Amino acid sequence: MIRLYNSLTRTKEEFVPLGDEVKMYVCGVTVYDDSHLGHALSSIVFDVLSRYLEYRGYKVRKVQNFTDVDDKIINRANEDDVPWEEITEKYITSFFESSDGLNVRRATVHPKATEDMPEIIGLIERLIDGGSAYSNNGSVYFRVRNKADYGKLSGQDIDQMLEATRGDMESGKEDPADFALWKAVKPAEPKWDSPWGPGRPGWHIECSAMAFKHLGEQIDVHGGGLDLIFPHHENEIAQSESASGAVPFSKIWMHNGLLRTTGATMSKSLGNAFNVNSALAEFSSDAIRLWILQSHYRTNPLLDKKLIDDAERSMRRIRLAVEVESPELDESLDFKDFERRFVEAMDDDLNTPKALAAIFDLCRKINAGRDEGIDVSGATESVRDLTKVLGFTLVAPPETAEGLTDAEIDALVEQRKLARAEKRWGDADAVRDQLEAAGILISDTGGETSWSRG
RNA sequence: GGCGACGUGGCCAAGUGGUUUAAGGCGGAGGUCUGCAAAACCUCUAUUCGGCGGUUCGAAUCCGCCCGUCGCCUCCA
Repeated sequence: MIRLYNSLTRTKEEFVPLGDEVKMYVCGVTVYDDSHLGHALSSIVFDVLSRYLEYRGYKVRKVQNFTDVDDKIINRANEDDVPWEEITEKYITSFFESSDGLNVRRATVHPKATEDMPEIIGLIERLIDGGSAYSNNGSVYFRVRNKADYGKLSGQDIDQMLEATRGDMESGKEDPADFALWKAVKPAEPKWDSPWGPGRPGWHIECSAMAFKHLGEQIDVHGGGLDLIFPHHENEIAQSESASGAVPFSKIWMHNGLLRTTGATMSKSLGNAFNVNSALAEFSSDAIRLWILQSHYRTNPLLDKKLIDDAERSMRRIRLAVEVESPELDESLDFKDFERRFVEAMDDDLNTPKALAAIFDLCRKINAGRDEGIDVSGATESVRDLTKVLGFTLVAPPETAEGLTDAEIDALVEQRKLARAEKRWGDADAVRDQLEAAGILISDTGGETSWSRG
């Protein structure tokens, strides 16, 4: 039985999908810049969720949107002095590059707000017809006070929130708490025709419209970062439930924690590694995923290069254990217990740190089993299966070339071999030092000498 | 002011009433291997869970107070 923490009820609940296919919506990114590791965290968490659900036999239909019309995009386009479509196209490409690099599987559908404009407008019309929204001067607003349980996700009270509200109240609203569904066009901004005149959708409505279109009016899981709870998800709930009458809009609301840094010094030293593509140039996707999955998804993982480095070393343990070869014998390593532990941990609100502990323990058993000469092939296969659920590739990170060609290295290794054979240790060590200086590691195992870059 | 999260070994991080005198990873120490190393593997590495009280036969786990860190309150994964 899979149990997941529902932000809406603030408890772990048994996961029971509405239909044969799990309907999952994950808030994607606003495409005005490269993805950073915070986006990676969210992508990875929900990638693991979908992988695990499939591992447990569910069919999953996952939708992750692109917000491709938004103030930040318009600002960016103005700054760079290019059409806004160029910005969104560029960063959608960048997003997929990052996701692919992190071994995050593509969602079933990646809709864009601009491509679902008829659905967005249709949904707004429904809300107006139902009395939940009103138009004024070419804009449309959602009537928050019309929804009795508004604030149920964030636990906020409208009036208390308004007290703390900063900034000016947009003119045209009946109530300061109301939010825009449709924004009347302003000069030099993208616009679409609508029954209320040219304009563009507000931020929240697109997700409701796209979820309705691509999944249906009631879904199983809605995910995103903790920072989206208010106002974004609160408003999505208000719109969706007011329009469809289907309550709750999503059975389970899942929110991943946000990255934490150790302070100003830290983020400075991180430099551009905060950007996913830069991080991928420095670390393997496996290391980045392990660094993230070693914390529970609802906590706030510490962003620290050292920790990703540690994860890189940890991954090696798994990678090497999986490569252990063994004879096929009657006596084989029993790995079922470890798989059971893995499943138990994952069933409990995706407890990946605990699931990983089972995998690491199994790896140790594999190594010990190899030394004892028992058959570990089933166990290594099991590690492959389980790590796949977590999205690990188990591919060694690309080794950095350091100027020397393979032939040159081979020649030096040969020199050293000769020196060693003649017990000229000083000469042999000198060659080894030379190679190490060039980033080549030498290893004498079982009478054989091998080398590797990095 | 409101809503909420968190404080576990040198670092990261599970565990939320007894099977835990606290998983797992990194680091460290010892060992195997080696000419010596490196790498790899094996073993060990918190009688203790921010502080002080309380509830209980029993608490890291529940309650109260205190100290500290952090997120959100209409830009945000």
